[in-house]
Amino acid sequence: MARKAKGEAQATYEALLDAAESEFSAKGVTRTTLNDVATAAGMTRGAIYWHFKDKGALVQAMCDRGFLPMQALLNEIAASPGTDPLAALRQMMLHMLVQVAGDPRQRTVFDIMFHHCEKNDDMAFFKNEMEKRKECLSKLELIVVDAITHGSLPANTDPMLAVQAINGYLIGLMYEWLMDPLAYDLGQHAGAMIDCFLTGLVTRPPLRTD
Amino acid sequence: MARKAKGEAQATYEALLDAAESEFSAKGVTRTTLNDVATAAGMTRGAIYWHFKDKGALVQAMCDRGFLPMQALLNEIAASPGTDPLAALRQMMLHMLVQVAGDPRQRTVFDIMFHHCEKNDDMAFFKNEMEKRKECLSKLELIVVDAITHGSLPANTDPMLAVQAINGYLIGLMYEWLMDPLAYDLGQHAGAMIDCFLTGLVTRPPLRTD
DNA sequence: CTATATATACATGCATGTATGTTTGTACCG
DNA sequence: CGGTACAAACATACATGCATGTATATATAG
Repeated sequence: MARKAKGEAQATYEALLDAAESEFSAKGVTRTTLNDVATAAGMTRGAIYWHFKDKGALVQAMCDRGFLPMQALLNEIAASPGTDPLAALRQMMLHMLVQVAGDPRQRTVFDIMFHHCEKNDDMAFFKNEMEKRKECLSKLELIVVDAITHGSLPANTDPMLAVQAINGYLIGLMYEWLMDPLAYDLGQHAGAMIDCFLTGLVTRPPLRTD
Repeated sequence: MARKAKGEAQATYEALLDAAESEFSAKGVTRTTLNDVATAAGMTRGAIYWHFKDKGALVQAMCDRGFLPMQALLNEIAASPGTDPLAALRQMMLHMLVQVAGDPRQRTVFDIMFHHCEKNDDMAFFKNEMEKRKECLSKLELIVVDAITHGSLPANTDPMLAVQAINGYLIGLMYEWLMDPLAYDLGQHAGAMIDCFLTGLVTRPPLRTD
C-alpha cells in the first residue's frame, strides 16, 4: 500500500511476470484469475492494474519478455556474415531446440503459448504475434535462398516450401516435447534430429519447385 | 419443448456438435458460452444439458467425432499386411496431411485443438487425449521397427527418436498450416514435403542410436 | 508536498448449473 | 383401435458465484 524505493517497482513488475508465467502454465490463461497472479506474486490486483492496462497487456508483456532471447538469436544469426548459410541454419535450429529444452523461462512461455492459451481474434495481441511470425519466416527464407545460391541446397528447391518444412519441424518438435517432456531428452538429441531433417533437405529429389 | 420423433433427437445431437465446432473455432472454447452453441444450433441450453453432462463432455464428444477418421486410418494402416513398411508409413503421413487440408471437419477440429483450446489438468478429458496420443506413437513405433528390420531404414536408427521426429514433423506442419492456411496449398505439396523428410530418415548418418 | 505504488471497496455482468415446466411421441392396455 | 400414462426432449426460470473494471483510500519516497 506504500510507495516502494527506487527500483522496487521494477522488481514488482518482474515478479508479476514471473507469477503470470507459473500461474498461466499451471491453470491456463483464461482459467487463471488476475487475483491468482497477484497472490502468487505476493501482491493484490491493484499492483497488476497499476503496471498493466488489463489481462491482455499482461500476457503480451510476459510473451515479449519470454520471446526476447529467441528474437535476439534469430536476428544475430540472420545478420551474421554468410560464409556457410547451411551451417548458420543448422546452428539456429539447434539453438532454438536447446533453448526451449534448457532455459526454464523459455520452456514455460512456449508451453503457455502452445498448450495453455487460446488464440482468438478478440485478443488483438495475437495480431502482433502473427506479424512477428511472418518476420521470422521471411528471415528464414532469406537464409534458405542464400543456401541455394551458395550451392548448399539443391537449385530446384522451393524456398517457400523449404521454410514451411523447417519451421513446421521445429514447431512440431517443441509442441510435442512440451506435451511430454519426460518422453526423451530434447536437448541431448536435438542435433541428431536436426541433422536427420537437413539431410533430407540437402539430398537430391526433395522439395522440387514443381 | 416437445418430444421429437424417432431419430430427431439424434439429429439435434449432431447439430449441437456441428454448432460447437463452428463456435469454438470462431471464439475459442472458453470464451464460447453454451448459449452461443445452443443458439447456433437453433436450440437453448436445455438441449445441451440434456445430451451432455457439461461443457467438458461436449468438447469431448466433438473431438471424438472429429478424430474418428484419423483413428480409423491409423488402425487400418497399422493392421495392413506389411509388405513395405516404409511405403505404409509414407501413405499414412500423406493421408493425415491430405485429410486435414481437405476435410473441413477434420480441419476445424484440429484447428480447435491446436489454437482454440487450453489443455488444463482440470479438464479431465485431456487425460483421455494423452492416452490416445501414446497409443498412436506406439503404433508408429511398430511401423518404424518393421521398416528397420525390413531394411528400409538404417539399422542404427533409434526407433523412439524416429517416431518423435515423424510425429513432430506432422504435428508441426498441421499446426502451422492451420495458423495461416492461405500461405500455401498443403494438400498439393504434402507429398513433396513428406518425401523430403523421409529422404533424411532413409539416408545414412541421421538418427543414430548413440 | 506531491506523484508514485500499491491495497481495498464496490458495482456490474455474465456463465454456469440446477430445478422445474411443457409438450408430445409411443407403448401398453383394454 | 382408441385412450391414457409415462417418459423423452427439450425450454424457461432462478440462484449462485466469480472475474472484471473502476473508484477510492493510503502511505511513503523524493
